[in-house]
Amino acid sequence: MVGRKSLKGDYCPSARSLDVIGDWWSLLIVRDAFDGLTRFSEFQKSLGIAKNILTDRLRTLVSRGILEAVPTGDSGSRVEYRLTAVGRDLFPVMVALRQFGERHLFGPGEKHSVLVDREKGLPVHLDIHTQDGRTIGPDDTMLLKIPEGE
Amino acid sequence: MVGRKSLKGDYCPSARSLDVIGDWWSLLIVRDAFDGLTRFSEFQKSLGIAKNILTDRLRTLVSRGILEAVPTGDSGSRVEYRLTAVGRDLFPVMVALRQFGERHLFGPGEKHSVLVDREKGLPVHLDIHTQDGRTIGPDDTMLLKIPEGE
DNA sequence: GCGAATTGGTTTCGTAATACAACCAAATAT
DNA sequence: ATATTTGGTTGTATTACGAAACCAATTCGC
Repeated sequence: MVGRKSLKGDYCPSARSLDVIGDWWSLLIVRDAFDGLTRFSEFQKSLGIAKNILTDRLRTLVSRGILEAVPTGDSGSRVEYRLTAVGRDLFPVMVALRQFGERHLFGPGEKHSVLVDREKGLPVHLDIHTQDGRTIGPDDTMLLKIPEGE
Repeated sequence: MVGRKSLKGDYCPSARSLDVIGDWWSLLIVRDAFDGLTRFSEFQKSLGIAKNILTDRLRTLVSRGILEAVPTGDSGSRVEYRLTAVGRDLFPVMVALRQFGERHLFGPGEKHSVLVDREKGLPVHLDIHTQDGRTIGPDDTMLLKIPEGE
């Protein structure tokens, strides 16, 4: 292996995103971060991830600007891992994954957690629409590629 | 290694989704499928993926119900890989990834492809909102967990 | 203040996942 | 009929990952 292929130079924004958060653990860590976890041990306990791998992923996510390592108050030597503004912009990705899972990956009677509006307690919705408000699906869209020679 | 951890039993829908499409190549294949690619060689050329890995991923995606292998007309022995209805439900995930990439992973002057409304040619939007139409962000939501003992 | 436990890792080692290249049979093109 | 493309399979090498042991610094219990 010459190393996992990098998509940094791809013209497709989805590909670049996958380059940043497309590995097995990163998005799960981000999910837990959205869920309020901040400490090394919390992530480790929640995910059951090997500690060396967690160390690596946290560092990578920090270096990519998704998380930041904030020195924690008591003595300053321990850190809390918090989502940056950039990291919080992954929210739609998390919601989209959740929505897909809810629809297709649970049995009829099977329970799952639900993301709700904090104010009213009602489930949150996601949709894709045009600028004039029409909700659209994959068949209603097309990809405008960047001309090759540029 | 005892094998990569499975999230099938996780109560969190996002985790289950990652279990299905969370590996390095699967979502890229799905992206290409949304982009209209159907043949083994097309995926292979587009992604630069090793052929044995592609074989494995296509099979897995078919077994998971994301793609279907449709015998192609000419002789029936070759197949085309097409998104199923379930696979097409990954559209919001792709759009969310795209949106994140566009915002954070491109330099100021750097060009990227754009997903547009086929009818009007205008960029599509994604947002997350409550049932009564208010657009909300991560801080406005909470996770309703399933009670442990059930 | 002292010992014990917790936190946040690092190191070592074995295994699984992945890449790369060579090969191949069937289908298709010329 | 021959050449090329398609859609793989089968090695082999390398890398990523998981498990467990270990460790220094902090925090907790008393």
